[in-house]
Amino acid sequence: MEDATEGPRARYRRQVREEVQARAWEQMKSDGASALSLKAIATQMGMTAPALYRYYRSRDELLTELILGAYTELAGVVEAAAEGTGTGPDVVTDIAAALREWALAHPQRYLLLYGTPVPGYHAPADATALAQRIFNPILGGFAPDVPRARPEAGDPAFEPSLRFWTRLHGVLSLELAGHFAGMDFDPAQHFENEVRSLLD
Amino acid sequence: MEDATEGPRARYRRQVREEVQARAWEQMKSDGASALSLKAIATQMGMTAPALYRYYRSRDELLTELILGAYTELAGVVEAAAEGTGTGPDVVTDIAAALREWALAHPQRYLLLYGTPVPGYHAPADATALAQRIFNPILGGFAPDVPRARPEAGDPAFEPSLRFWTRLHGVLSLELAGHFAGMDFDPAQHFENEVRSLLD
DNA sequence: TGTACATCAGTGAACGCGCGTTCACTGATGTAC
DNA sequence: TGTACATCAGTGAACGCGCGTTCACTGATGTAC
Repeated sequence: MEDATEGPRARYRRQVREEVQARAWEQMKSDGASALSLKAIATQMGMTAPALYRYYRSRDELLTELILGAYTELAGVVEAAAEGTGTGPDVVTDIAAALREWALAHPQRYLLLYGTPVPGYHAPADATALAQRIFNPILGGFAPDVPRARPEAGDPAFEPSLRFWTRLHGVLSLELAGHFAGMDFDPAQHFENEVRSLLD
Repeated sequence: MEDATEGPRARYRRQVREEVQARAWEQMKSDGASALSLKAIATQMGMTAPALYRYYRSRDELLTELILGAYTELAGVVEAAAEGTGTGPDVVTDIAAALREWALAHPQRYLLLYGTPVPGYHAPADATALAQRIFNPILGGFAPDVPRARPEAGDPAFEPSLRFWTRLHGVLSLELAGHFAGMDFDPAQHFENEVRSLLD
């Protein structure tokens, strides 16, 4: 993060970009991803809208940075969980727990990555690589001793990992979108049950 | 549908409302739910925007009608599947197949019901009742002989039904949102596997 | 069957709003001598 | 340490756009006698 050669102007630019992102997430929290507005962010920061064009070429560029940032953040969380002590089933359980914790802490981030796509926006190519970075530790949890560069059809861990992804996303996305409202059960318990179902 | 006492004006009103809804779905197909626009629909129909206010009090009222309509449609599909001949496991399999077929045929409808909620819109109370109407046949598939009015905690079919919902939604929502793009596997096969996982 | 009237679908103008983005500019700030 | 210059963050005005919604109105259509 810190860079000794970073001059004052570069530092200031970084700070402004960070504040823009923070306010963007804040904005999405209340109004959803498609309500992301440069003008509103500028106003909140006490600036005029054109000023932000010194930092982002367009609204889409900001959106891209948010998506890549969220992917990177989640990848870090998942990798950290996988690298904690433990093997096999423990790894899977730990990754699942970390995933849920992150998703509940940052619902907009999770939904931006895995929810209904933002209309009119197309993800950049880098996103695919990051999606794989998240998938890899899961594969490692199911078949630790298989050497792999990226998920392949022949990988014995592929099917269980896919199950992991779709089952846990099923619970998380419905929970985050509020579709469990008014139903009389504990989502955390159901999530735990689903995690256990992956270990047979 | 048909009503002998329906006068020409009432019939015309019904037709216009139906066309509005059809165009609304069409519009969502390309641009997502939050792009729903009365003005655009009016233009497409060769009318001016204020004309539509003879048919809908507001954009929200149209959205409500779309949501309730989609719920009703899906409830019908699910009920029909459940009423086909067969018992126990067959019913569950049939409902799952019908659900997937409907979701793939009408992705916008499915995502409107179960995807990321439309920002700034709150579903009416009737929606809950319709959601239950969809849930009931599933409960019946897992424990046919239990009499029930609505899902309750003590119901032995509740847990398997919840699993049914979250697992299948996990596959369907990721598939519909395009998150399987570039991955080398067959979503239909994975869906089938997940359905089978529910029958143990 | 013919007319008079009430109903009501649709128009056109207007409102205020917020958006992304461009442009020529001002003025502060860092840097090189 | 002091000055001159280049860089660059931010402004203000403006563009064209689309939105939801209101209002007073026109004119066609169905209905009651």
